[in-house]
Amino acid sequence: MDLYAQLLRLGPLSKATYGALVRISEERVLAKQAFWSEPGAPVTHFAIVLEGLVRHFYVDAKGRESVKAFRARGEFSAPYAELIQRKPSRTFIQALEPTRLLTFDVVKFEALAEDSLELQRLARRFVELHFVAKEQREYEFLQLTAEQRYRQFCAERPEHLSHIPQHQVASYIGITPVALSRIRARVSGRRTPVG
Amino acid sequence: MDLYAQLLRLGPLSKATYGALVRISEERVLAKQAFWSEPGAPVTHFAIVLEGLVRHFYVDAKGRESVKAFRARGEFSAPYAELIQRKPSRTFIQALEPTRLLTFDVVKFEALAEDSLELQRLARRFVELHFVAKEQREYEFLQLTAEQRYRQFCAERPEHLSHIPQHQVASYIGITPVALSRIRARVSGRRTPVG
DNA sequence: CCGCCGCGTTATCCCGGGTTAAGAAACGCT
DNA sequence: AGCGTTTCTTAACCCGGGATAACGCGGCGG
Repeated sequence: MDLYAQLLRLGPLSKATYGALVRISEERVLAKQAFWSEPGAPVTHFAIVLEGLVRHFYVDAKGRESVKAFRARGEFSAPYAELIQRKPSRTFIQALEPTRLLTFDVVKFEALAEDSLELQRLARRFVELHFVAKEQREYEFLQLTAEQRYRQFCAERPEHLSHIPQHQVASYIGITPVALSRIRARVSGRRTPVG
Repeated sequence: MDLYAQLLRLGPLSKATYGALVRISEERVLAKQAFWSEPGAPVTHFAIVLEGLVRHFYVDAKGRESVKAFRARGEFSAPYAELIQRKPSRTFIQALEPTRLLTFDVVKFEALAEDSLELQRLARRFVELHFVAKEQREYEFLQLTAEQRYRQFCAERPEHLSHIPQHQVASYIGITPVALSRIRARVSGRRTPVG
């Protein structure tokens, strides 16, 4: 996982600034099932997944989970909306596999970025892409059926299908495990359907 | 509508830079029902609503509309995701009332912002808040019923209720006009319910 | 003044998905 | 290996909301 190359795709970044970033980073290891964010906790760090897989989810008053995202190697992991709002976390982040994170202290990062044109540009580009992803998700909820959302998920993240329990996939696409099971039965029953 | 004060809420902004922004802006008037973005068109401008009301929506292959947002005085209006991706618009933006926009040429804005720390910071903060709003919407689709989403809409944007045709509200919360009508009948039938 | 059209409501019918429950298969732990 | 737990499936039942259609109302243009 070449972090430098990855950041460069967002915009120009000098080796010096990159070095400063690396210096404020810390590796953190999560056992399978371990949490690194829980509701109520202040958001002090964000992270890049170096290895493994995490899920981001809410739990409502009645104890129902809603999975917001799965994040694997090279992807961003944090209670991002809360970080932006400087509010305590409202989301759980849990490792689905043994995971290594590269974490960054938010305060240190902002101190670095404060007067850095290239880091502000990078950070801006970074949120922009996350905004686009959220809008894509809005689109899927507005215009696709549960079955279409499932097929989309399978198409886009095939590598996850084998690592994520099905009820969590169901939660991600906004239905119950039972409903997903029915959809799967339906889909596999149809031999090479039109879609 | 004090644009300067509004921008200041996002972060520091010198009068000089603000002046430069104003110089690249252009007012644009939309008649009721007029469009200022349509699918296929390149995204050359973004805008702030000075007066009036617009709606942002997609239309799918079968001609079904999905309303993404309503934007009134002081709010941002543009096919933002497409602008970020530098792709042609996929969304319609239509005036629901006679509307005045303050438009900004994207290329001119980026030229101004390119080397401006304060504009990069502002732009970053700006997307961040839009990201938070999208995540809120994701939350509503994941965890609220249609009725709860309707009540939420009523609570948050009461001023819009009288100006927006009901079928567009229905589309915004992700249901059909008929379903919204039923929900309204249900809701008004219950005298001061639990809440 | 009349006819049209867009909008909201209501009714009917149907389907997708929620809920609950029970059973089967896979996994982990001791 | 034995046991419990988690995961997935299937079935029965219910309900919210989609599709369609009929009706009423209000606005608007002729």
